Amino acid sequence: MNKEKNNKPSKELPLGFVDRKEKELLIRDFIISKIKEVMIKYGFQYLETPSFEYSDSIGKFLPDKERPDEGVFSFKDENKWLSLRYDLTAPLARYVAKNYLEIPKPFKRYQLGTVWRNEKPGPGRFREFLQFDADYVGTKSLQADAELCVMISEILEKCGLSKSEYIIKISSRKITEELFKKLNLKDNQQKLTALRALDKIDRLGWSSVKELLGEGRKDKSGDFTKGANLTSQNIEVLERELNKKSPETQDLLEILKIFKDYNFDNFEFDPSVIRGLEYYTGVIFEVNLNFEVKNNKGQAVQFGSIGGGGRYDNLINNFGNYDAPATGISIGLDRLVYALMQKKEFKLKQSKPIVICVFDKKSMKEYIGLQSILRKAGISTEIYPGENKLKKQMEYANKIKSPAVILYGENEIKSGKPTLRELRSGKEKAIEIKELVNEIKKII
RNA sequence: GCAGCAGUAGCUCAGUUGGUUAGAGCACUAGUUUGUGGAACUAGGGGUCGGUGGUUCGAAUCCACCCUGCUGUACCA
Repeated sequence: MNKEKNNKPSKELPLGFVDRKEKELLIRDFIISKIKEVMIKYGFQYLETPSFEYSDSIGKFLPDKERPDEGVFSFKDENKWLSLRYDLTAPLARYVAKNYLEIPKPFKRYQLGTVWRNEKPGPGRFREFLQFDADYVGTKSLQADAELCVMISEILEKCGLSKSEYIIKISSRKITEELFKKLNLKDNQQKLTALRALDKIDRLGWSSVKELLGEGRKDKSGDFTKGANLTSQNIEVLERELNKKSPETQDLLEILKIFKDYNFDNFEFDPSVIRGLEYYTGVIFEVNLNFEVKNNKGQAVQFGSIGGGGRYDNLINNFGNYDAPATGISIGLDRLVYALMQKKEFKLKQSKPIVICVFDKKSMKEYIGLQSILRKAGISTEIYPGENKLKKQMEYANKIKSPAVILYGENEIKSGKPTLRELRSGKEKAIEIKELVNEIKKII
């Protein structure tokens, strides 16, 4: 505010962008370490692609408007549009097409990376976030799809979730595909609207979804959404068919069998799982958390899934004639962290530094001596940055949650025994330098 | 994008039917005789009351438009 008047730069962040603090980052690092561990065990290759791609390489539609399709951040560079990637699947497809002759087939890769979406943010949902993707390219075998599900649940459990706290929901695009054929729906737009409506069963329930399949629906705020305009008979058929409790399509029957061989049972067949993306062609899955997530005001909030994926046998073909059926999964890491932070107490070693107080600049040599002894022992240590009163130095140590300060003033230097003051209890005692490391290890 | 609600210090808010130099708590800074934090006490900094225009002798308070945030909804290739 008043930017022009006082001419100061804004300290506000752009909508949907956030500063991430240490606690969150440590949990994220922990999750990433688990992911890598599991990925190596499952034999996936690690890949990184750039943040920017040519807009036409990562979108199905070429940007022919003033700006490339809404939803991405783009700019024009020497007459070519560049976009920040909005997911990791599109860059993978581009990568496979570009390196088709060299890569092994099938090609298994995993990737961690920031993606950007120019959309409205929500709780735990930002415009810049970290995604984890694992994909199998070049095989139609449903064993690949099954393994992705098994693998993702292993990761979640390694992150501390129990079986009852998450579930993999599974379905297939073939179900709706066959249904639409049966109902003789031809209009692509109508089919798409219907799919999107069906995708909301979880959140809105059947009665609202039926409105969306028909003429439309008015939401709580009074806003009206146009529907797919299906006939009421067709809506009835959809509801009946999609309420079936057991799968009938070939692919699902097969993957269920594979799950059994894996001894994997933390999944649930749910024909209402649709997933918005158009490019899916077969089995689809979604990772859902079974506990309530709250926003920073403590209100429970619609959180949705933390990730999902499925089979996309035609996507890579967009780049040319490649025989590259594929299946993949992606997890929104920041969303997972957001949820996990509420659910779990993480005992993360934050190892805040021991602070060596500065009494007199002239004794800097002694301070540095102590500091290097401690650092050599692997103990996080710092000499108080500055020359303030002791009181200020103590306040500083307290603020950064240092476990202890070392007082090494005139008296201590004379006796050769620094005073170690533990900050939690306030206890302090004089300690021989050679005992210092051991004493400190007791309290951190 | 659409809809509902909201916008007063860094944070959480109070501010009576429009009336003089706009308040509190927390946080922050300095101090309480200077080698000691998390408690207490004292003092202090910080807001043109989201913006612009209007009504009025007078507006944080009323009106219009805009901006921003929250929630829902849509979109999310």
